[in-house]
Amino acid sequence: MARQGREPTIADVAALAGVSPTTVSRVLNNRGYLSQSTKDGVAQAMAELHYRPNEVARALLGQRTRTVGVILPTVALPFFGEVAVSLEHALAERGYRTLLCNSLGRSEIERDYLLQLESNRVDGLISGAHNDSIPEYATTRLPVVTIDRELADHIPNVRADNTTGGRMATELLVQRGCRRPALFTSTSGPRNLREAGYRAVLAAAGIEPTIVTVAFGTPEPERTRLIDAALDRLRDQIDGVFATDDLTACAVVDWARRTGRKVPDDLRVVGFDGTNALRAAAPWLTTVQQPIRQISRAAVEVLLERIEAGSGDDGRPAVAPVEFPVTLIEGATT
Amino acid sequence: MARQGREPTIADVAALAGVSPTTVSRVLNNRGYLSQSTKDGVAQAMAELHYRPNEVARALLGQRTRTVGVILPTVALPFFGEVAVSLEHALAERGYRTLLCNSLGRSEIERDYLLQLESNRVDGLISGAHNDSIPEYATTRLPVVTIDRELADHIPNVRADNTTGGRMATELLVQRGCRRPALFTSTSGPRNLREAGYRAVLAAAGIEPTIVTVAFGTPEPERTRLIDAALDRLRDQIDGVFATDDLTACAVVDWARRTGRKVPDDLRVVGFDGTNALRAAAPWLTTVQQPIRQISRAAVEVLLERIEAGSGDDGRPAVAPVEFPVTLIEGATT
DNA sequence: GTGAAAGCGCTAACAT
DNA sequence: ATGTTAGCGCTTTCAC
Repeated sequence: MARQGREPTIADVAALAGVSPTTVSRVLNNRGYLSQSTKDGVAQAMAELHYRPNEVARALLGQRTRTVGVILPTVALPFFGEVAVSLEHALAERGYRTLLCNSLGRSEIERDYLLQLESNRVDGLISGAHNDSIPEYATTRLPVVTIDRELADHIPNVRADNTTGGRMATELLVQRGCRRPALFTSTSGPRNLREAGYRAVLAAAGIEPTIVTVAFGTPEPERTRLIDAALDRLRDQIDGVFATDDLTACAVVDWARRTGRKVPDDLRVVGFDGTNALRAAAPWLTTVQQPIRQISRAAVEVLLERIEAGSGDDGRPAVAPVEFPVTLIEGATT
Repeated sequence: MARQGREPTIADVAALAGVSPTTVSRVLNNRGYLSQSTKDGVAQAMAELHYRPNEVARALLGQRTRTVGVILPTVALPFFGEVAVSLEHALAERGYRTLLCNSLGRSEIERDYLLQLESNRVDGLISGAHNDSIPEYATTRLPVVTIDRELADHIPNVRADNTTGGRMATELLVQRGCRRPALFTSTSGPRNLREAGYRAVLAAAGIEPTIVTVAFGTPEPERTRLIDAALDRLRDQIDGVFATDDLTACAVVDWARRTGRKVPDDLRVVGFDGTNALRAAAPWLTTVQQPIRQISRAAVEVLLERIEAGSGDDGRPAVAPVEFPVTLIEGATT
């Protein structure tokens, strides 16, 4: 009746098989010379006890947890949901577990998660958070890779070719006859490369930009309200919209529907992201599709390379961002 | 120059503060009697070294990891994405971390994840996987709670009131004049409670059911093709569709658009789930909204209760499912 | 009020 | 081909 509930340890297996714990460990890791009979006996004892090696003990000894922290704004948004799935699979394939953190685009939350992940001794960190950076990233000893976010010169960043994406979307609108295409985005500024693409095309065409921002993470009834208000205000001054995410593009199309405008005749709309969920929900939407799978796999590759290299202080040299090409998918809104 | 790269341990802090490791541990856990000067000195040493307690060591000693495994088909689908976020937050609030596993609705993958989670000594498991059950759930010593999935009598299940949801959707279609509403779902059978609601309403109205199934996890081009084919085949025999998820409902609406049918006049459509993402992408869709937040919080409550009770073998008594009410959101498709 | 010693489950080094 | 010993970082007795 002893050790009720307790998980069996290597010692229990050893006792049952009549060998030493070391031998069991050897069987487990397939290391050194073992006689077939020993292997069999140990394997049988393991099966009998339903033994599962304790990864916590292994992690303590080995100084690595084979666990990676993933910080994203929220996997409730299809884009980040797909990123999370791709990351998790790429990591699992390489034997790593995924600790998921949803920061909701709030710096304080991200900070707490970062500290916790350090305490949990994750081997590395992939961050796709969408808020201002936090100072802790400068001092962390963890290997970090970001997705679509420049954190610091020495932190690798993997992303879609946003500039070209912004260009393609805007060019399409202009080609289709738009004389005043507006940009709807979350944060406007020099670091917004989709905006840079938009501005470049408009500058070449001699058109004034019209930019509307709706802060990332604005809760839902409010978010639609802001989009509607901007459209009501600009209704006679714009004839097209490039939205830097598909959800916003859909909100624009719905505003047109509710106010009796025809898309694309009265208003042309292009979105961004092209997730499977949105392709299914709104197959009619013209959008710029990000290669999420490629981005995620590359992020994992780069991170594991750094982890397995020991992430040694290489003087923290600057690294260039890795960009992957986007795809324009033309639907019925242009 | 020693211990370059190594994380500082409690011993390093102790040495710097000129006390014993035990004392540092006491400060850390705020246990026993400490003089204020000792506390301050230790706190300062910790800050100086940027010390973070090693949760791996704590877990090994304490026999609990404060980590919960979450198995879902894929957080790329908005419903499961929202579930994941709600679960993760509810868990974080109670001091638990979330190990995310996306099973893609495949039993073998789910099995592998379950074994891994056992090895990682998670304290419990929340499963919302959407495939046949696997035998390992019968033998696991882990506390388990499921979301929208009956695994076994003794495993608690939390879910939306699917039967009523199915009823509400079908009743609405009938009220609006549908004489032959079809059901589009992933797995038909007695365990599909949304289908049960649909059948109950049709039986009362003396209408024959029309059921189309598209297997969960069918990859995208194929999925749309199957839906289109079914609709082409049934086009003259049905005048409404209740789809048990919003993405399928959108595919139905898009088929109508492409084939020149008017929704709702020629075809009425009701979906299911009502996630924020789909409310944003398709605000015009009539749907039955699941209370995801409530479901997730309840699942976490039930799980932590079991974890903190020690999950002792209480003879594994049967537990009734916990159900939360759904909300009908009428849009422009009915 | 503080410290020394033992041990959580595992594996690497060093025997034999 | 297998066993013994020590220790990963922490907390928990038990001393003083």
